Formats: sequence, structure tokens, C-alpha cells
Amino acid sequence: MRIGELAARTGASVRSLRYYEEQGLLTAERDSAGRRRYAEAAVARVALIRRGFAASLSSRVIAELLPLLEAACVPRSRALLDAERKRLEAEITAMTEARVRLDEVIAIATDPTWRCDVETGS
Amino acid sequence: MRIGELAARTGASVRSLRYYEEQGLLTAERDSAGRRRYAEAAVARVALIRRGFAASLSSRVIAELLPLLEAACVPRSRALLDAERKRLEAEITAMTEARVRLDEVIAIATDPTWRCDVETGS
DNA sequence: CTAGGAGCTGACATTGATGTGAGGTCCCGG
DNA sequence: CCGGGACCTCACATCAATGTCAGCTCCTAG
Repeated sequence: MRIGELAARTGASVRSLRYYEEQGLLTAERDSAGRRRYAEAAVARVALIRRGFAASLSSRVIAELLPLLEAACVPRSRALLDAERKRLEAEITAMTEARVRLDEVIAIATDPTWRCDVETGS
Repeated sequence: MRIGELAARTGASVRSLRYYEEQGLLTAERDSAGRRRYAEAAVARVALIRRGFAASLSSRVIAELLPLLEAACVPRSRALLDAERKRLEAEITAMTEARVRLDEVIAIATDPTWRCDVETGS
């Protein structure tokens, strides 16, 4: 199939599909006019790629992961994904921490005893 | 005081202080040589700015917020901060959702029945 | 034959705080 | 007077997926 059809069938934009290829996540044959031709398998592959993106994986990580999945190399897939999960966890922790800080700012801002005391510090 | 001292006393880098000024968060007098001169109050102001950044506020939002705090305009500060809290909450939710997706990917990757079935879909 | 639709490449924009480096001014101590 | 340190401005790099535009080729239906 051509890129437009693949886009329609996967929900990815044409631009995104070209980007996936650029990042080495997806390959395509070319017809005589230089247009990309995809095998049926591309539909599932794009679905998997998008699943990765939805899981906050970067294209770089997905590029590492896909071959491991194809090789069914569980230990290495596992190691990679565990590391990513740790990163994500850290990000969530950071944002949760930021929320605490934000609540502090809200407390300061709404404190009736607080009067333009920018000069005197927190 | 000059920018180096302010940086030392606040923990912000010289670069960051110039950036805060560029974003309208901090003002400075200039001496005859064009160098920035800060009043004592700048120390507390920078602390407040950094508190905002630690709370995941953007420079744009901090720029909106500071005048409101100075004016002790609680309702508007409150509205702004509540909106930011909602945004942050949404981000946390999104990341938490991504974690669920990641766990799905981990399940797929470690599923012993999964064998290079990229072609057959998820 | 022709208009238009689909594809192609290449490239810039987005978002944002900070690092970094170049190239220049200025001031002070030795 | 000179070296060096502190400061200045300007500007590019970072990270990443996607949108969007320009300018082009190619195929096909009418």
C-alpha cells in the first residue's frame, strides 16, 4: 500500500510515517516513481511504534526496542523497558514534587498576612 | 550589588539572571559602564522567581503572577495559580497514563507466547 | 491533453530554560 | 602599563515529534 493508505489505516499522519522512517523505525520499498510502498505488516508495525510513543518512549528508544522485540530477546527488552519505566517514574515524581511547590506558592499568594513582602523574602 | 554577587547569593546562574530580566521578571539599574546593579530586594525577588520555576510555572506565567502578588490581588493570583495547578494535574495524569501504556508494552515484551508477531498486530 | 490529487525532498517553526562561546568593554591591582 | 577577571551583547545548541510550506514529479480520470 502507499503512504496515504497506511496513514488512513493507522491514524498516523503522512508526516509522522516519513518521520518514523527517518528515525529507522519503519522501512519501505520504493516503486519506479520513488513512492513508498508498504507491506501489510507495516500496519502492525506502525501500531507498535505508536504504542511506544503512547508509553512515552522516544524514537531513539523505540528504535532500540523494535529489533529486540523481533528477536524475542526478553532480557534485553526488559532491561531497556525497566530503565524507561524508572525514568518515567522519576518524571512523575518530579511533577508531583512541583505540585507541592505550587501549593506552597498558592498558600503564599492567598495568605491574608502576606502584603507585598517580596522584599522581605518568603 | 552586581550580577555575580546576586547569582552567588541566590544560587541562580548569571545566565539565568539575565534571562529573567529578558523575560521581564527582574529589573536592574545600570551603572555608567552599563553593568547591572541590583537592590537588596532583588535577592528576595529572585527567590520568588525560582520558587515559581520549581512549581513548574513558565516564565510567562511568573511574569503575570509577580505583579498580582505585589498588588496583593488574591482573587486573580488565585485564578492564575488554580489554572496552572489544573494544567500540572493534567500533565501528571498524562504521564501516569503513559505509565499504564508502558506497562502494557512491558507485558507484551515479556509475554512468553509473544514471538516476533509484529505482523499479526497487538 | 490537462487539471488535480498524491507523493517526494528539504527545511523551518514550535516550546523554553539554560549552557556555552565569541568578541568586546571596563576596572583594578601589581 | 598590563593582565586578568567581571561584565556586556549576540547568538547558537539542546530535546522531539509534528505541522506546514515550497517547489517538484508523476499518474490518472475526464
